[in-house]
Parts: sequence; C-alpha cells; structure tokens
Amino acid sequence: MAERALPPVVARMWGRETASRHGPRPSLDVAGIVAAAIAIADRDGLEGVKMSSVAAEVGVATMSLYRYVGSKDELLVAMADAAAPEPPALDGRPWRAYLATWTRANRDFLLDRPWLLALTSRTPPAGPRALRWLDRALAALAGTGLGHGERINIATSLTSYAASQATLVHGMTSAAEAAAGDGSIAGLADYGDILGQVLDPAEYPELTAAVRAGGFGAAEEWTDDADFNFGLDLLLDGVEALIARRT
Amino acid sequence: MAERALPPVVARMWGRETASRHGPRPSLDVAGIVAAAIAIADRDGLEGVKMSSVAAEVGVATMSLYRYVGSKDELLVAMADAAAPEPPALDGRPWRAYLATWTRANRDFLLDRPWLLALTSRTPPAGPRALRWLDRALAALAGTGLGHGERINIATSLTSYAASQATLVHGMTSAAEAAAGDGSIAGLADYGDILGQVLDPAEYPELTAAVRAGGFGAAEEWTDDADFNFGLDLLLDGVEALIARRT
DNA sequence: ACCTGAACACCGTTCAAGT
DNA sequence: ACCTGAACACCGTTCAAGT
Repeated sequence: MAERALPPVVARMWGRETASRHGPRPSLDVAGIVAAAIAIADRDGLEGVKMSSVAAEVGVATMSLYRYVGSKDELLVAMADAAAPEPPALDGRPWRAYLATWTRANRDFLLDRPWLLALTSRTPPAGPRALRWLDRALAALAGTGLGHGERINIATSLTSYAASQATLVHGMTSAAEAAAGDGSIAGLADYGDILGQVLDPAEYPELTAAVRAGGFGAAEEWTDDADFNFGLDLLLDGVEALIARRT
Repeated sequence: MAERALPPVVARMWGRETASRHGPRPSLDVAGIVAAAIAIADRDGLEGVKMSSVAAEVGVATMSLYRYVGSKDELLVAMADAAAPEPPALDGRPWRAYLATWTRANRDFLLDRPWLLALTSRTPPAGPRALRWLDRALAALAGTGLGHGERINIATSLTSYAASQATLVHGMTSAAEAAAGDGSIAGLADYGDILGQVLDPAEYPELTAAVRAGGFGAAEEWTDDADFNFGLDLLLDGVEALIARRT
C-alpha cells in the first residue's frame, strides 16, 4: 500500500513541516500561534479568536499568520488538540477504575475549556494528545480479552459520554450566567418552570408528570457528580457484561 | 412561585406570539421562515443559511426577517427543533425494544440532516419536537420502577449516544467526499493509514498494535449497524442491570 | 523566503424612512 | 404595524509589493 501524503493540518500538528532552507528564519512557529489562540479562547471565548486578535497576541500582522496555518479552520483543529491535557497515568489500575477516572478527567478538561465543546465534532482525533488519550484507554482494556475493534468502540463511547455530560453541565451553568442579560434558559429551576408553562399535559403526559414530581431537581444536582456517575456506571456495567460474556 | 416570562426564542417556537392588532397583516410567519431555512440547509448545508438567502427563499427583503426572528442564532435554534421528525410510536412495546428503535431513529434523522449536528449543543431541548421525543422515552420506561430523574438521565444518555454515533459516521463519510479536494481525512482506511505514518510505537504502543491488527477495519464496518448496536447494547445492558437492582 | 499594508468579499444587523 | 434600501461594522483572506 502506497504511503499517502499527510493532510496539511495533520502534518502541522505533528510538527512534520518540511523546513525551508533559504531566506530569513521564521520568527514564529505553529505551536506559539496555537498557544496564543488558546490563551485568547480561555479569556474571551471562541468568538474572541479572530485572525487579527491572534496576530496581535503574538505581535505580528494579521496576514503573517497565513505563513503558518492554512486557514482559521486549520488553526481551530490544532487548538482542539493542543488544549487537552495529558491523560491520567494508568499505574496498573484495573480497567474499570482507570476508565472511570479517564472519563471524568475527560469531562473535567472540557468544563475547564468549554469552547472545546464547539470544536469536538470537527474532525476525528488525529492529534498527538487525542491519540494519547485513546492509547491509554486501549491499554487499560488490554487484559480483558476484548478485541481491538471492541476496545476502540468502548473508548469512543466513553469520550462521547464525557462530551455530552460536559455539554449538558456547561449549557446549564452558562445559561444561568447569561440569564441576567437576555431571557435565555437559566439553569434547571427555570427549565422546569418553562416546561411547566409550555407543556400540554395531554400531549406530553410523562414529561408533565416528571416536571411536577420535580424530576429535574435543583441545578446543583446536575453539576454534581451523581448524575455523571449514574450514566458512567451504565456504560461500565455494559462493558463488564461484555467481558463476562467473553470469558 | 411566580411565573417567569418565556424567553423569546421559546415563545416563538411554541407559537406564543402576542399577536399584534393594528396595521397591515404580516405577510410571513415564523414557521414559513424556519421551513425555508431548513430547505436551504438540506440543499447547501449550514453555511448556505444566510439571512439573505433565507429572505430570498421566502421572497422578501433580508431585513424583513428581523420582524419575525430576533437574530440568526434564534432562527438556528428554531430550525434545530423543527427539523426533527416525530418520535416513533410506542405501541405498547417493552422498554428495551422501544428505546432501541428510538435511539436508532434519533441517529437516523441526524444522518439525514447532518447540519443538525452542529446545532445540538446550542441549547437544552425546549421545542415541541425535542420534548415529544423525551416524553416518549419516559413513557417507555414508565413500568420499570425507575424514578423520574433516572428516566430522564437514561433518555439523555441515549440521545447523546445517538448524536455521537451520527457525528462519527458523518465525519467519516463526509471526509471521504471532501478528500478529492484538499487532503483532509478520507474515511477509515486513510485514517488508519495516517495513524500508521504518524505514530511512534514507543509512545503509542496500544494504538499502534490496534492499527496493525486492522482494528479500525473497513469504512463500511463503521457506517454499518454493528458498531452502533454494540454501544447501544452497552447502554441498555446498563439500564437493565439498574432495573434488576431495583426490583 | 519571510513579512506586511491596502484592499476585497462577505454577511449580520441597525436605522431612518416609506406605506 | 409592517416592509425595505442604504449603510455600517466586522472579519477572513488575497495580492502585490517590500526586505
């Protein structure tokens, strides 16, 4: 099978630039630009990341950035990988204990940098950090007798669970902040309140019952670990059942 | 507890406009605008949805739209709800059978309209369609002895599973189409190929092994139902274990 | 080979007028 | 009370020139 040329984004993420030989040395590198963009996103959110603001942050004219990144989209992809921390160390823990902390750590860094949530669906994981996370999850499942494909599937399910939980929690908490301004949805108390106003019990019988029973609970309950653990255990119980079936 | 005024987006989605009394009748309504925007997104993707293109589609000046929707963002939120089909009918099926088709149907309409994937993380479900989906899932679990909060949690987990699967499949297939143009990632064969080029086996031992063993398989395997069912069963097994614990 | 100023293209939104 | 043309603001990207 012929080697396929690396897509430019991927090459840049892995530092596989073909270094140029002649002329002035470049005054910047991709890593510095990406770091500057991340700093801006942390401070001002993703809307603050403009080619002009990133250029200002590194002290260069806007157009100079195009020497290093092909487009803003490419920059965003690189940011998404670089902004993730290293995965937790395995340290010989049993698969279930490790995957639980792995998934929790995954959710936590998404909540630290909620702007990452808007970037996750852009591209399959191909950066060094994302692949290190994947590699560790596969390692944790190495002794279970599951196949490679199954292990990849499990890791993918856990990643997307972490992302969906982070999206949920972030949606609730950030909406609460914004609520002072315009009248968007302001956390779970309001959410239940709004549903109560809008729902026709005949058309939404179960949901109405849930709202009346306080099924949406207080906002703290959701940001709490309880719900996170609930769904996580659902998944890990499923994995455990699968392993048991295999042995 | 005082009634809280409905956020404008929500009010508009539920048709709770305070109708105006005097002056000329409006020539448009929100539903028509939303339908036009959906038609454009189906045809040209989400980038094709501009205030100007939507206005052209309904045959009106761009600025007239602002009589009906507060902003483009608001329009997108309304689109996200209106673009979903009705949930499958329960028909007295047992919870597991129903939730399986429910989750599959959820994934399917996301794949029919992949532009929905970029809109899902915007706001908690508050539109008539999204809530109808939630209501039916709660109904399916009504006889299980689970609490309202637990049932909501399960429905949320399944929704996000459907979304993550759709994101994955869509990412793979659409990348394959775009691959002719620039060199982005072009389906799973390429994906494994690229990983193989980039991975240092010392740093990514398990991933390297998985790639060599063909753990990423052929692209068809992923779009196939096999992987979808795998993760779904993981979740439903977890639910089943929970129900068993309760009784 | 790198950097940059000016300019272009695009698009969401405001405003002041029209009817 | 509704519709609309002109205009503004913003931002990603191209290009041709500078060193």
